[in-house]
Amino acid sequence: MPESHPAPHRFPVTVDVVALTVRDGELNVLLITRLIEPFKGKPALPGGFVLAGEDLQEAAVRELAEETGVERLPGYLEQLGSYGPKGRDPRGDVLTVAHLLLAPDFPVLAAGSDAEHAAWYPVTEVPELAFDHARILDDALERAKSKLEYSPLGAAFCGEEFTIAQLRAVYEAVWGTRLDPRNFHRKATGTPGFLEDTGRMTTGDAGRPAALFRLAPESRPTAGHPARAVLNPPLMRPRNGAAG
Amino acid sequence: MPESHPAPHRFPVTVDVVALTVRDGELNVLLITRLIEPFKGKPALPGGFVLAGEDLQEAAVRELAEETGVERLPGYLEQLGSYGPKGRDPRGDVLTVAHLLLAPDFPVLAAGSDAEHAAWYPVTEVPELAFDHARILDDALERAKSKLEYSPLGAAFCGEEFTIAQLRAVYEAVWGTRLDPRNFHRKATGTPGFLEDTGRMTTGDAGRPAALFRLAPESRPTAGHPARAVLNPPLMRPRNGAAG
DNA sequence: CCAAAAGTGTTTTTAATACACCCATGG
DNA sequence: CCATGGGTGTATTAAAAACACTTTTGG
Repeated sequence: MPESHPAPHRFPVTVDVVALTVRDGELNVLLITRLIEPFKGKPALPGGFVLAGEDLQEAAVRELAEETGVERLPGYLEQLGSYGPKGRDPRGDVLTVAHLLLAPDFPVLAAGSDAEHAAWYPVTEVPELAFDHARILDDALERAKSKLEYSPLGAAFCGEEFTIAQLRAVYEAVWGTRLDPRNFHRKATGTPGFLEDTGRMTTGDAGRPAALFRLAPESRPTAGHPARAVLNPPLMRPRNGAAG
Repeated sequence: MPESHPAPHRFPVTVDVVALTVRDGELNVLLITRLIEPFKGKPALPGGFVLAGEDLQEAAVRELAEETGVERLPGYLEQLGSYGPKGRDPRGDVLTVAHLLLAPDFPVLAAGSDAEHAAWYPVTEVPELAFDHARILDDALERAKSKLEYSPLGAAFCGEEFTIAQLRAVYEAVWGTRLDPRNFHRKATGTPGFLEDTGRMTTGDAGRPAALFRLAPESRPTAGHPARAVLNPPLMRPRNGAAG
């Protein structure tokens, strides 16, 4: 930190959120349609300016709540990285701090209230985005993929309680691969500190009922400690080619 | 990004750099001593305000150059994360974007020019730091450790050419463990896309001369693509306890 | 009774670890 | 010729991948 005797330059700062969920076996991202210039009418990541006195994460939660109509945000939120400030907003230099939300499928306000209209898009069918949001989304997807390997955060896509098959569907959707149900079952239930059996079972579905699990206490992210437990050995994602 | 009709609040933004190197088998961090308030006389991470028209990485490189007297920065620089803006600077809300530099041991300007006095400190002997820099340093160390597992960036601590033993010393210093020289040698040389034999050998040291390697082209970080290649399978760091 | 999905056991293959041993130099 | 570190080969152990099979529900 500096001595710079002249007053330092001050930047407008925004937060943007890449909210991901799994619906129908596909990874989806939450996008809004911009109601004003610049990029009016274009889809973009939800977000907005950080207010005086606000912290970054606070601002991210507030903006997401405003733009989806959801007050109590589900899932797991972490910082992704900062972009700019140079040349990413036609209005001038704006620094943005991107965030990543991994959440169970939650309903967004169908028609826009005062805010912009938000909706889920499969990540394979994302239209052209405003600002540098395409790049931010790319970075977020890569981050999400590696998060699943080394942390218990795959469960952030599920509700409180879930079956191993539901959890596996998350991994398959995020990684875009198929996983052997039997090996995945063993790996997930056999990793110490990952899952906890609720004792309860599903009912009503086709086939044999499945046991319901929840995240083990030591794997639940708590305020201050983003994602505490580490999956070791990792739940390896199948790699296609060689390194490089 | 927002519609907010009132003008958005503007924040001073700083960059801070956690510059790490390995000297005498120990991981070291570069610290400056503050010449002005706040925290005058206290050690801190090098950094300073982002100027109008500057990008984050540009600002980080400039500040580091100013405070160390080194114009052409060696090593690998990446963004670590953003902190604040609330309550981390007594002068008011300042957002800081922390960066991580992994570099070969380079000499810093001994006595302060106009700038603050910079010096290397073993990470095991870091004094109390200004601002929230202790937390930033902790995050940087954790990031550096995991970087070494999954990316070829261990070599960023070495010069252009290095021996396997030098590379191993880096891993041992960063991870704080001992590694079997023979298994490490096989793993490092056997990982496709990691190292490239220069054909040249060391000479003058005790013992048998060692082959000199450099990073393979596909593993060298390029502008825009921070760290391209992935080490797969990873160069595993020995874990002590179980997960959790 | 059949289909569908859950869950367990077993074999095969691969990679990590441990460690014996030889190689090439400086003193 | 011996100490020092570089480099290779090999046995042992652990884990990942592949897949046969049993269990428990709904129709």
